[in-house]
Amino acid sequence: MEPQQLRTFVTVARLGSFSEAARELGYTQSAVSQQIAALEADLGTAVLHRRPVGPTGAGERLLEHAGALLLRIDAARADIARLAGAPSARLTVGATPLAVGAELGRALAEVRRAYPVVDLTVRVVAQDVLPAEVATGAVDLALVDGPAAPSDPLPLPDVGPLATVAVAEQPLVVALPAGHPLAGRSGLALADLSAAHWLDAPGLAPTAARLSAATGVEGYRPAARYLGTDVRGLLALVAAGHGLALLPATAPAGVPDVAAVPVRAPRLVHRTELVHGALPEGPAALLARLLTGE
Amino acid sequence: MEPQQLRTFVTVARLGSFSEAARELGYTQSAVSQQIAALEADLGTAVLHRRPVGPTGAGERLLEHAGALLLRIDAARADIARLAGAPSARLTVGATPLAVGAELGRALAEVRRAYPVVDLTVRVVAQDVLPAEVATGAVDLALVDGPAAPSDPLPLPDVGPLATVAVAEQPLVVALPAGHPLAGRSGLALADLSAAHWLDAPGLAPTAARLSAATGVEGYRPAARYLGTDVRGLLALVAAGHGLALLPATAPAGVPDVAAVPVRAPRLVHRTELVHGALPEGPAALLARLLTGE
DNA sequence: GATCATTACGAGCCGCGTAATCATT
DNA sequence: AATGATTACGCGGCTCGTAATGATC
Repeated sequence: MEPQQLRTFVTVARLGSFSEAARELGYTQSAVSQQIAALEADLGTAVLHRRPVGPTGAGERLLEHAGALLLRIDAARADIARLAGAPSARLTVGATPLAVGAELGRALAEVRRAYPVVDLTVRVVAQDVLPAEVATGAVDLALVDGPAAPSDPLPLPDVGPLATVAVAEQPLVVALPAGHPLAGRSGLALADLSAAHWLDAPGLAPTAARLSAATGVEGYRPAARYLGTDVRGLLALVAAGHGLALLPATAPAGVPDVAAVPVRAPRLVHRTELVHGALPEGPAALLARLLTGE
Repeated sequence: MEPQQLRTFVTVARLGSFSEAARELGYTQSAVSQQIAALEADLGTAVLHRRPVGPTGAGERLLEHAGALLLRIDAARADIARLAGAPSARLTVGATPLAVGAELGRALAEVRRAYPVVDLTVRVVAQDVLPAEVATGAVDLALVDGPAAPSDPLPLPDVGPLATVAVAEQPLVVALPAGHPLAGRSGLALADLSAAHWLDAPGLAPTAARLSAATGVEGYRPAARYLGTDVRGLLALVAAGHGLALLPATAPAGVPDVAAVPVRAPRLVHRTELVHGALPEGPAALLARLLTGE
């Protein structure tokens, strides 16, 4: 089970074709066919069926393992490179849309003051891939957020030895249209809203599935899905009555036609964590210190 | 970065010797030396220093990745083999010491009734390695337990696509000597005991570190460590006043000289989860159904 | 019959073992 | 001096590409 074979396997599975995988990987058809044959001989089972080309049952399973494995290999490479390489004058910060706020802005300004020539990039992506981005070195550090029990760490995928530090916790609120019967409340229990329509915005806040896991309450089936990463768009849908959204208190603050009611039960907060690997002294380490308060 | 190189690397690091690693792996010294050289050339850094032989900084880091990587490779192999192989008449159940109880006994009796000739083994090991045992097929399924917020999943290491189902939740109690001032209480808050002496029993209940993470409260520094896996031994130490222990309610029930007071705050329960991979029809699948109540 | 996967075969490379060399205690 | 890691070198096997074959739509 060589990494190269796995890489070829996932490519074939993704593209559904030996030939196209060969093209993408710079092999001949023949080489791809032989790699898959060797992999199957090694495992003693077919992992792909042909015509049409697709993963078998065992192949589906192998895909999950292979993805994690290849990611981890990249992560290990990046980790070592970080330790051995010269301190770079590049700083790439990963963050979820909701994690980009005033604190990060201020901290980055300070970094700029200390390292005037640093090549600064902020990369906004969804929560679930951020740990992988940190592990593989695509970003130096990342701000990840999501709902969690107070003082509970966020459940992040395990892609390597990463440090996570809490940097902020703010109340979690339900965003609802201004005219909603509950809009005037000073607080509410999520259980009261089990029959409500929810907007699922996987690019912004954790998906309903993860929320259910965090709260232990079933039944947050979303009425609609919002695939953007802009909070204002989501809040416009909320205002229009398409459904409710669970957000950190700062997100809907001051938006017209949207009311925000703190969640009282279950006890949840919106937590922001800093995720990073080894940080050699430089702008990245400074930013980490600034964000965590030394 | 071939898996073989990593396996050789971790062996050398563990044994602190190229020659001994060669003996253990069935290579010559030379081959081991060349594999390490190739690995270091690939990574562009030394991962071992020689005389004495030991991991460098980058090597330490690589060790963490390599361990997870090799484990996952074994897990993938075992996973595939399970799917492809013939249904076995062997059933190996993994469990933590505290998870072996009446329910498991009854369920196993029923399995025996349905499969009279099954080769049945119960393997009791510490929590933290159980998921790996399941992933690599050392056990077919496992009962893992530990403290958690109500309805919260246990934080288990991610070693592959494993299914986890809650099978039981019981109150968490503080075990304290009968004469202890708090022994008569009907409930207490852990915060009240922050200054107490704790017994850390990593083989039985999660370590203090994990408990701190679960509760968000710092300062559960253990006064003593108990390395056995027998609850009665631990409770004897509690009775003798060496410290307190956090256990599920059933563990200290009826033990003389030990009082058990339920934990009221933070809201924690002792949760037992069934962990398993793909379960082809057979005794393992039956046991899983019995434990989860269909 | 065209597309695409498999098989046959030869060439090059890689990784191992043997054996000699070098370094450290 | 002896133990143990590295280097030199040749052999065997593995994997690739080319090319022919086979299968499926």
